[in-house]
Amino acid sequence: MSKVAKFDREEVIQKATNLYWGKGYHGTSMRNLQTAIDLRPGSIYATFGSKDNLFKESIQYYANKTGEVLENCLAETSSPLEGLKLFIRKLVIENLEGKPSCMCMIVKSISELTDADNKELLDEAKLLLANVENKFAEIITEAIKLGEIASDKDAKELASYIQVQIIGLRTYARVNSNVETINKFVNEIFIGSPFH
Amino acid sequence: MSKVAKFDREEVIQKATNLYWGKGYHGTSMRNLQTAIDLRPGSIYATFGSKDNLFKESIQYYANKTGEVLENCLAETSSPLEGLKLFIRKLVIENLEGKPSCMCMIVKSISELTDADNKELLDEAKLLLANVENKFAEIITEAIKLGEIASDKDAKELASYIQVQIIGLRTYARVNSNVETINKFVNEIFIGSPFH
DNA sequence: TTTTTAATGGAACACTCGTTCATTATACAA
DNA sequence: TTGTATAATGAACGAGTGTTCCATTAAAAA
Repeated sequence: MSKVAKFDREEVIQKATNLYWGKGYHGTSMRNLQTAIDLRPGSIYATFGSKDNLFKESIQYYANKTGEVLENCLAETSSPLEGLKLFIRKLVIENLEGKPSCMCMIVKSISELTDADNKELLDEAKLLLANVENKFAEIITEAIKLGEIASDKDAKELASYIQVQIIGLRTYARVNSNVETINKFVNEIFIGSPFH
Repeated sequence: MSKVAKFDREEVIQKATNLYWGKGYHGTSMRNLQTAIDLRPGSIYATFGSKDNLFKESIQYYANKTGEVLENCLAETSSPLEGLKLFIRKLVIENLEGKPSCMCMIVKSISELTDADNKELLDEAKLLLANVENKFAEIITEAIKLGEIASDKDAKELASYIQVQIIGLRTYARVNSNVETINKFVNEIFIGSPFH
């Protein structure tokens, strides 16, 4: 038999994800990636096929990792609502610094990509964001069952409301990353508007 | 004397703005622009200097036009609050289709550009967004004076809250452009959360 | 130890990028 | 009508793009 790849596939995807997340799809060149992940074109193309496919795997990796964070938050408390609140706090506050961007990579991609030029990648990003929203809806449905949220509320509507708030806050954080302001808005998500 | 420029400068900037707005800074090439505005490189560079400067003039043009829309909304009613509501409805609902993007060009730019690669353009975009927020704060201050909003509210905080909502909604609209959903969220901006 | 097979390195490709510049066209002043 | 100043043209430049190719390398199987 033959030689086996000496690099760690996940580690490579992780580094690619960090680059794409920070610089965007168009802002990241294959040479940027080659340097960041320390692989020559031959290896990258043998493993991932194309810039587009590497981006696709990266954004999927990002979505998986974010999903894991959400699962961990839910596991930390027995309350779905508290788990969800914890998740939002983690996303919005803890991502303010240190990460490639305080914005969500999926949202950045949906903002940057177009149907005309990158339909497949855009559709993938939209799908991943819809998955998150569905997960939110499940959690909220559970919270309604447990009486944590009034039973006349619509889980799907609240889920999309949460999405709007997270998207808005994480994007706004790029301009004003004042922790007190952001924290205040996070707290108000659940005590304001459609929840009461 | 000499030959005089035969193209309309504003018309050219308008076309450039539409292209940049839709495809983003990195997604728009000078060749794209040359075709869209029907000018050869020589003329473009003689008039605007560089891709970066044309982008800068474009985003400023976009901000000016948006400012005019806001002024018109305020002029339509004697109530600052109603004027502001009208503006948000216009931005979020009427931009759902037909425009280069349902998203705000300034927000798209802040999302796409980085300090490392395009600091000057990013700073310009941040400044323009801050200007909008200041204008919101002025309007809300006026609304408080007129008793349209409770006098214990902080105008600056409400202004940034409005920003978060508009950013969130216009971005979310790229994934779910259902008019009823969006419209519901727009209405809830003022009846929910920090306003009550 | 030899054979086999795939991973690796990195030069090179065709193309596109932002930009420049010598040339040509045009409108006005003299 | 001619001279002059400036706008418009478009070929061309060097650098950078995503990608291909293949000789070389290395490790597992025979």
